[in-house]
Amino acid sequence: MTSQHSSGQRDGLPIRDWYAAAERPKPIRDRYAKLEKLTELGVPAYSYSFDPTDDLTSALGRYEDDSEGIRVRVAGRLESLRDMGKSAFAHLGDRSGRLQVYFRQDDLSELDREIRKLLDLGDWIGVEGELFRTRTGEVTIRVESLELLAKSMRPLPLGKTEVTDDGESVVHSGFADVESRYRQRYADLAVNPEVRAVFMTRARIISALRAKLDREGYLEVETPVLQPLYGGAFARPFTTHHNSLDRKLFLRIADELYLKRLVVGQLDRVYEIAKNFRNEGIDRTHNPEFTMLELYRAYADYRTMMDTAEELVTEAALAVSGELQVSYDGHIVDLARPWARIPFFEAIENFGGFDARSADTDELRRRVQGAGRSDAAGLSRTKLLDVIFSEWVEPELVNPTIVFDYPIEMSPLAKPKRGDPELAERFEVIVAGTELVNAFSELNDPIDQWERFSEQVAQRAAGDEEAQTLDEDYVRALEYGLPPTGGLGLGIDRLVMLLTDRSTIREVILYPIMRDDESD
RNA sequence: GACCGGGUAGCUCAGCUGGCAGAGCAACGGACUUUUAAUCCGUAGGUCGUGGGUUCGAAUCCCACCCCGGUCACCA
Repeated sequence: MTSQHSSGQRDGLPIRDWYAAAERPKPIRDRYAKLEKLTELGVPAYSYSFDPTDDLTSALGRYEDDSEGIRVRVAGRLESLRDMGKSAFAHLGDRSGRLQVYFRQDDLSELDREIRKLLDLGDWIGVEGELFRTRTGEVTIRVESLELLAKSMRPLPLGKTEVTDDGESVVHSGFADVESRYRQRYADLAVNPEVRAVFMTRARIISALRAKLDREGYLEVETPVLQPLYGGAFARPFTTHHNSLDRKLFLRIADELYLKRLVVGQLDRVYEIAKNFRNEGIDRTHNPEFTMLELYRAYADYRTMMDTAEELVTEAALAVSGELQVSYDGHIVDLARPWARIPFFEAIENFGGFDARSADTDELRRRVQGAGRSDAAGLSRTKLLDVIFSEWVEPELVNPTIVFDYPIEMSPLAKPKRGDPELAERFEVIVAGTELVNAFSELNDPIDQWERFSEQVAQRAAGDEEAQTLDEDYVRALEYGLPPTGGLGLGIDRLVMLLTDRSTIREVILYPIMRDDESD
């Protein structure tokens, strides 16, 4: 949408004429006419402040039966209006909920009557009056004074809310178009209370995790988003450029390497809740920018991290609903501890029915090809195992399952397993078919780390764009000495999806990425 | 990236065997001082995603493109 807006103009018109122009939808022209009328009356359409005594839900809660005369002063957005001439009922809405207000002509000043007639759905108003219960039983404010806080110049796509006999709210002809909802999230939030609820839950989850980690003595830190080298995960990065340094920079794909440097520096328990950026495809479980919790704890290994993972997720679930049984995508997921724990190769044996560890690469390839993957010929043993795991095992795991002891080639930042150096002390938590947590005993041997980085560099040279780069400064940090450390990454967006029963990541990200809107 | 579905009034949608572009809600005018999907009477509202083509005539058929969703592929 490109508009001409030089020197106070909009589409070549003085801005006031723009609102009144015939091309505007009628509701916008009407609202502008009301705005002018308000101005004539000397009523400011955009006020500066208001002091409510309560939010709408707590105002409602102050009413007790037979308790007439409770006076409240509240503010909110006009969500419905039933005008009966000399009186009118309306609902105000805010973050907490909605509350009915009753305008009675005889209760209002002459000016307030005029203002009331000029109200539109979507306007922000403040009212003051006493609570009472209507004939039909709804607690309502009898408005005695009215203040316009902000005029709405554009009709919100408000539906009509029907409250059925069993107390359910049904919205008729609401705002459902997915594309418009994401592009105009403000309208989505304004009109769909269940969308607001998702993001309030998201905030509760994050603060529960933060509170838990703070209690456990973890220090919250911030590490760079702009990095000269990227690392800590397998992914392609976004690149950018710093002008005055004249230097290429990457947006982080993970904060892992920076956090572990802090443990070297004796900040022995650290965490960060951070946006990561990965230059990859977009689908139901992937947004190019997403939020991840990473934490590192000195003297711990992956066994401790398994407990930590269980604690964090159950803590978050309890903060949301007080329950550990959550319904997700049509089935019940039981988050109660302890979670099932199963070694990686045993999981493949259980669900795939063969011993992948002793199978040679050709056999793995045959099996992957047999499952209809045409690209199997070009895949390395590591990638084949990855495919086998995600095709045969992940979809089967509904309740949280700790899958541990991954092949070491898949885990260049994890310590070799004690007594079995072909495996790494690494685990993932799979819930409802998707990966939620990734954790390991952190590799702290600088010599081993250098060799693992070197292998990654070789793979990169062989064409693997997602292989990691050799971060010499990180190895130097390890040379100073990283204590034995357990680390864990938890995908916040996916956790929110799980706990709010949303099947796409876009429903839990306020502003998911969209293509340019060139459809008009 | 491939295939499928979708884009029509401010919102939710119908119209798609080519023949004057429709409904409900919202809006506007009127009636109604305890309504609640308020009700009743009346009015107005559209580059049918964009561009091209076929046709006497295209929302409808054909081609290209844009955007959204789904499935698959890619990707932790």
